[in-house]
Amino acid sequence: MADYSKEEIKRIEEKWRTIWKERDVYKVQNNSPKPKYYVLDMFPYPSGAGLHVGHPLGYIASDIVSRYKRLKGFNVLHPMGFDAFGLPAEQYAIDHGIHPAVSTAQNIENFKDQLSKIGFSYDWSREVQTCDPSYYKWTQWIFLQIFDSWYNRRKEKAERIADLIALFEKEGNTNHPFPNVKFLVPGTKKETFSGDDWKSFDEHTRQEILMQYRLAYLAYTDVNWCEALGTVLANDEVINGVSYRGGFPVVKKQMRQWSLRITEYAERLLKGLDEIDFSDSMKEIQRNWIGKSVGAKVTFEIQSEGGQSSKLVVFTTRPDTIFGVDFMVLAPEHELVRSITSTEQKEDIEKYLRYVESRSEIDRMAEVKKITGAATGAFAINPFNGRKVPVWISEYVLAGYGTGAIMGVPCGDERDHKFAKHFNLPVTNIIGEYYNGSEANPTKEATLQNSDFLNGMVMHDAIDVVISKLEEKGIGKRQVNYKMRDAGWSRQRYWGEPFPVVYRGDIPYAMDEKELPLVLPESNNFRSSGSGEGPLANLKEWVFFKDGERRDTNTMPTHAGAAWYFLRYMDPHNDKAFAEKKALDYWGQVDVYVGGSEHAVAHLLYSRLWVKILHDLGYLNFDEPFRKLINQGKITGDSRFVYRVRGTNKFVSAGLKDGYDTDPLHVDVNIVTGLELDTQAFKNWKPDFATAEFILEDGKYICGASIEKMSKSYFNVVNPDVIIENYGADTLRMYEMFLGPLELSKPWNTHGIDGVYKFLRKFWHLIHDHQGNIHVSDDEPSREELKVLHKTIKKIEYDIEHFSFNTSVSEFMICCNELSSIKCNKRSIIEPLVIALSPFAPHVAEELWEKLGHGESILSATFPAYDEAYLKEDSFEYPISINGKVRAKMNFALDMPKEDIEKLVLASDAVAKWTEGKTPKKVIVVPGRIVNLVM
RNA sequence: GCGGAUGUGGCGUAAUUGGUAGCCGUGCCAGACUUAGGAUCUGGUGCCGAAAGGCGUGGGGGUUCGAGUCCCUUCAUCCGCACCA
Repeated sequence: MADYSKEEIKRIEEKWRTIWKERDVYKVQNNSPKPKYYVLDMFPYPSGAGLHVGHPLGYIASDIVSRYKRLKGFNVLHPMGFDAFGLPAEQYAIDHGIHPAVSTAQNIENFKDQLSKIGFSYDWSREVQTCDPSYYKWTQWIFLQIFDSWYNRRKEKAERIADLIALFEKEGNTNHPFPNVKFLVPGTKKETFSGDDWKSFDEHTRQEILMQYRLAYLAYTDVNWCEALGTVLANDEVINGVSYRGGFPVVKKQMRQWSLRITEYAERLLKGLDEIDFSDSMKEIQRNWIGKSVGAKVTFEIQSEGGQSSKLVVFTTRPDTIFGVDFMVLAPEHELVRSITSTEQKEDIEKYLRYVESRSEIDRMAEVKKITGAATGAFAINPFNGRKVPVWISEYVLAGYGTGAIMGVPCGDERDHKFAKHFNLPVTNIIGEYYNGSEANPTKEATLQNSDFLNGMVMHDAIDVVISKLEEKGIGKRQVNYKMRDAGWSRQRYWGEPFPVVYRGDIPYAMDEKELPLVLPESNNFRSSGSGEGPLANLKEWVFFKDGERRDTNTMPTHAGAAWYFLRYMDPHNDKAFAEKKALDYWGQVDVYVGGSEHAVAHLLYSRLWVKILHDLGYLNFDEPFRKLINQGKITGDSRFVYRVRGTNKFVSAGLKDGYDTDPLHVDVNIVTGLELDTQAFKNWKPDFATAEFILEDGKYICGASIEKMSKSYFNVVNPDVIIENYGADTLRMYEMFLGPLELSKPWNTHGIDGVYKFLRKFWHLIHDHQGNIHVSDDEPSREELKVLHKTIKKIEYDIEHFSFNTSVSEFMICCNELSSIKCNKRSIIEPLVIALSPFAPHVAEELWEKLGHGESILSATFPAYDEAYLKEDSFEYPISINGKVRAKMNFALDMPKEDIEKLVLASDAVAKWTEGKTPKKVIVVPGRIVNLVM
């Protein structure tokens, strides 16, 4: 009766899912004598489309790890939740009139339903949803802690604003200059103030100054404003300067918004990468994003027509090339542009500024290589040799990076060189033969020439010499720059966390902790108000809730909820704190974090930032959230096409399509076997195709194929429910792992799933007889059987520890084949293997475990230990290679001395045949590996 | 352009980390059983060759007794960044 059939699988899986749920077996306690282990999945955004086979890939891997670690005696935290705020739900509400809260709740139910069928060992009692007020209360609370902090550069850590005020009262800001260099004390032209000054400032001035230091601060920043849609767009909704939806033009618009001062943490975010186990590419992407460059700020005197002197500060990473400066270039937006322009050049400059103004983001991006610019008529004086060089403006210099001004060194910088050639500026060669006259050479290896006191010095050595000289002369200093900008934290959206602040005048004050959460008000109007403010601005009574006070009409980005959710899992129901200190200390860092590489920058950086801030403020005893990160590859779709002859309802097979004028159409992959279309199913697929006719080749309709992302609109989505229906969750789990290395992207291909299914059935039959009864032997196992067992356990353990799940599945198959062929059904062999299999195929493992007579769930079993003693061979068959080619094989004891092996090999007839009696020049004996003769 | 990764049979992949390349699975070929089925079992299967043998890890070069693995170079594909001074 009980074969491992479709019906039996369904029965087993349903049975165990029910039992697991009833007995609450995955519930985890925050205290245990066992060591802790924290396995985390990136929690999903519950989209309406549901799961496809690509989604569970990482979840299956992390589930295997957590089940394995549990069997290994760890107290494992393995939670799941939902990143439930976000744009699609809001867009869906606008399009379909369904409130985001409603559609999100539905989608979450749907996700949980699908997830539950795959047999994950999540502790659902710890589920978090970022849109739940009891959760976002703490998102808001953490935001307020960040608002109440500043970065003490001297101590390289965040401190409370109260500490800063105490400092100001005592000594002003002389030791802690404004992080933003352009800010001046209100009402003055000064960058510093004294303790007495501070005491004389009014409340407004004080708050304005404090705002310059806060780690969460308000400032005027650009938003992507789309006039046609009447809304503000997120950066990823803007593709090449036009809106993702509709392709409408997008312009920059200044608005007063929240930002997080992540730039203060640039160095620590960079250094932290050395301590954590992320892939090289992931670390590189983050380093790249932070974009550290070390160089110098150099001050040049400007001589302009009026005669009044001004100073121009440039940033350069190559101060060693200072004698190669042939011109200066300012960003068109640079503040000096208008004041230094000569009367003669005024027209040119104004014309150029108008041109720049007229250029949209798209133009600028599309024509990066186009060289434009205008001369100001002013000159800059090289501080070292007094040389006068012209000052130009050009859009290739960005206002937002460095000082918005550069020194042009055409012989060493490609862009400067092109600029010089285009405008016929002279090129001073300071690198001798390294410069060929037609192309710049950015080398650091050249020996400097025409460079005054640097002559004869190699460039990379000269860099420090110049910086010292600059500092000595007081005309420059060492400077580190970062590409990373502060993180914009306001979204003009409804479906997110409201900012827990109250404005009095234009100053925001933190809400009292006791008033949190500031609940997102009910609304049915999700369109942004015309002014560019978010939808909350429509709710006048909520915004202006009290005389003289007003709320923020923006909400936080989804990154906010996701920046700390891994902490909430540790103590998810706490209403006194975001998590109890004891729980935070107990669980600590996430040991393994599994998720997609698309979150390389935003999510991972913000999480790292929040953890660092919470660490600095004393809430956490660790300052990196994730000890190890695994990026599962994407599973792509394998699309199929049919070719419709244009203007007809005839479809031509792929091999014959060249003879026709055709349009390719995506066809549902579920009605194609390999490349062959099920023509009847195709006719039934859509009414339009009911009357389809086919032009066949060899009696078959062959489809075209292409690898694309899995998407409903490509009809290449494979739903895990369908696989589970046909093969069961255990086969799905093992097959997804078997598909290839976890971190590699690969197309989904259902071919081959039979192999995994056959394995499970074979394994099942190891201990079932033909009638389906359990048939195990309690006899002592043979040495051969023990060897198979221990070898397998050893490899499986190694593979899981190294996240190499594809090879562990292979290992199970090999083991099963070997046991089948020696007809082994010994209990002492099978039982450990069932335990080892349980992380991969938990349902069938539980069933077998029970059938083997165990009352307790397999979850409380212990992962078997292997014994090297069974793996040791006493002899080894040595390949004998002669000049690199294996010519013979000989068996020797493993502990035989090298000399004896050498003697025996040389004396053997099989070897003599190849050596032709000559003595080899050299004999290499590697114990347990190979014997190599060099003739 | 810069940075990161990948490249092995018809296909997905493996290789004790420098030691017999191709494990496992699919696919294909042959056979067995059979109530002919997209079931099950057994054997074969990198390429050339009748065989002996030769050739083979994108291409070229190098180090080594020995290279898929290390070094140099080159090509192809994917991903990230992209006027960042």
